[in-house]
Amino acid sequence: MLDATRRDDRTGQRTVDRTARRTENRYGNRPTMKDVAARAGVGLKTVSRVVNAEPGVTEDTERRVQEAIAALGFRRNDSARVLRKGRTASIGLVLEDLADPFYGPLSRAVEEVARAHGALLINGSSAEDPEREQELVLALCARRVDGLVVIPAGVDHQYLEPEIAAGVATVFVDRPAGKIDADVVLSDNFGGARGGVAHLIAQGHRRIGFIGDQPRIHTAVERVRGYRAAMEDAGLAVDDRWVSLGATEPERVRRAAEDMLTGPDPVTAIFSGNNRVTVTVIRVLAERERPVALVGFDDIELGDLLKPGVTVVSQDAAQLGRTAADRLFLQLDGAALPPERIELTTRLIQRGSGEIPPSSP
Amino acid sequence: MLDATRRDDRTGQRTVDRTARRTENRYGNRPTMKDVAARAGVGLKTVSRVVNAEPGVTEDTERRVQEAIAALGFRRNDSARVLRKGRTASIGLVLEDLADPFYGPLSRAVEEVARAHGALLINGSSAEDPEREQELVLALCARRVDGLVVIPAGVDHQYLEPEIAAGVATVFVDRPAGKIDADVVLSDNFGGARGGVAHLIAQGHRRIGFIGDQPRIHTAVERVRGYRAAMEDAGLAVDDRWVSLGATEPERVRRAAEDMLTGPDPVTAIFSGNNRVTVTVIRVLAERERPVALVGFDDIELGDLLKPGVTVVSQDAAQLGRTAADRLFLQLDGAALPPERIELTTRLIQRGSGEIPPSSP
DNA sequence: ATGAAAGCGCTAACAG
DNA sequence: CTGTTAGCGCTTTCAT
Repeated sequence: MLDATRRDDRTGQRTVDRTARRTENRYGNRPTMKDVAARAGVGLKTVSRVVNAEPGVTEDTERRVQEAIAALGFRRNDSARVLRKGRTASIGLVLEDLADPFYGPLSRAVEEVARAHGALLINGSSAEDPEREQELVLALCARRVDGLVVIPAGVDHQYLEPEIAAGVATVFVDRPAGKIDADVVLSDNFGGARGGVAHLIAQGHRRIGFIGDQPRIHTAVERVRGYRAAMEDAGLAVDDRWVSLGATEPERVRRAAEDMLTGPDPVTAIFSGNNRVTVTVIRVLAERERPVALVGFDDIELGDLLKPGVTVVSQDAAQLGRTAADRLFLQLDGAALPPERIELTTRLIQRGSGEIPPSSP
Repeated sequence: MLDATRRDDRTGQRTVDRTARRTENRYGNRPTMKDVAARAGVGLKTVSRVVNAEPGVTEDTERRVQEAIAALGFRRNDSARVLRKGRTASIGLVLEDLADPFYGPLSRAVEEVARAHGALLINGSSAEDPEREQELVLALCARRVDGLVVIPAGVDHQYLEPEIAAGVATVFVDRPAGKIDADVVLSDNFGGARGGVAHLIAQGHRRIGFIGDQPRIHTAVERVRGYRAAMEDAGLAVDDRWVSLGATEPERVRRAAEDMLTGPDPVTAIFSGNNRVTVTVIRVLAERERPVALVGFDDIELGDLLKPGVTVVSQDAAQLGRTAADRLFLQLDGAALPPERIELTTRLIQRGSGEIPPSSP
């Protein structure tokens, strides 16, 4: 790498212009503070003072140093700085998949908080794989991020204990951590689902289906629990064929929906457990003649423009991220807070699909 | 920070259990290779060998070192490693806004390529602010990322010249760089827009509006150019009132759409310049009685389920990211490639809204 | 106001 | 197979 540049340096020995001469080192031949100091005719520490805007440098010296910096194209090496200072001014965010419209806004919100605290955000996708989650988290710890926001894929986070003990601030979001005591910021998944299902019951539905994510995911479990609670509150029995938990792949969701919509005692309404599921269920229902009611967990874009509009239990992804990040920096700012569980409320948004009355089979 | 832990260390002097004793240092008191070496009764370099899975260590020694590592909760400090090795095994991605559904998949695609190369991805949002873009890029350079994928917000990237000369691999995506010669991966914005507008013309439309992003954004300019080319190809004049470039805020887009839909010579079709614009235009059209045709640049989720379905010129965000990242690692793997411009084709997807015939005013 | 020396934790280069 | 030494580029400490 960079051979071309090096060759230039060697051939045209006096090309002090674009590729100013300098000692050979790694990083593709970058000037260091030492180089700047030599060029400006000052001590190393003086350069450091200028670069970090520390006091105690005459205007004249400062100017000479700045000139040398510009001429050489110097840029401070933060790796060295971090090694000395012990703080990286960066935090990590491990989530499931940045391509999911739920996580984009969450990540952006965390980034904004980090930015306000002068920190950079490094985020990684676990792809819902516990091993990959751990791998990512530990890689971030090796880079000595100051703090960590984690949307857990796995259920056991004991591997984080030494890191937390060593001072890595940690907050879990969206799902609680497993086997470890730590801050966690959640939506009220149970209450939200319960309310959504109760809404369907209030419309007169008695046979209601639930299609959700895999049962090893906390939110899926909480939401199905909310569904069962609402049914029980209303004195309604739940047929096993009405409940389906599993991967959110369109094929599986489609099959699950079609199964509960046919045969004896078909459901007249469906509660879908997250945005991915909702999208597929909408497609299935659009193909059918008899109207079926639908309430989905998570809002979806353009949900208001479909016919009928999609009634949803909405959670605020950005607020989730913001709250977690705020909490993280509270920890980083030295507050010795006992681990806390923060729960954000959800909101039922009626748009039509959830207000469809039951139709006789 | 970490006072609690420290106090534990000092009080219970022999708590060799969870918080094993060790020398005081920064990073919230983390053990170093030296500590591990001392505990295992071996030399520092042997620990390094074990940690990096280098050959030349007996099974027995390795076991002892591993035990010490586990007992102390040692984790290699990558800052020090980077300082020594000169490579950070990380790349940076600067984009506009991670919360935009266009950039999520792009970022995820870059991440996957990085991961395949053993690198971590750090991404930052410029919020379409040139200053913030530069700030972010330079922060990433200070952290010595090996490479940079940039979706430019600004139009002048000369500030990157010293960095690139110093060996930071760089690829621009979605928009070309300004005043600097570098790799760039683009969609065929001109051709895509031209094709989309030609499609509307083929349906019989003669008065077609264009609503796009701000004219300082390259893609916006290219797409409006494509629009004008298609109109000219068909020998159609373009009324100034039919073309609107500006912020993608719903309010502005709504006003623009309503303006060109009313008054004398109202448009019978609209070409919307990106996903944000499309969403708002859909809302405006949904409120109107007379059907108006619509083709949008960028695909949008659930666009097929709306009535009518939304006809779009689709570009593949993930493919854009993948191509750019591949190119970046090609550079990093030492290929001395001359800067190239790679253009990806777009695809017209007919779903109904673009096939609406013109209606008489 | 300025600088020299020490050292952060690690790896490269060389001994043994 | 194993250990010792030097030094990556910076900040800290302490002289001057």
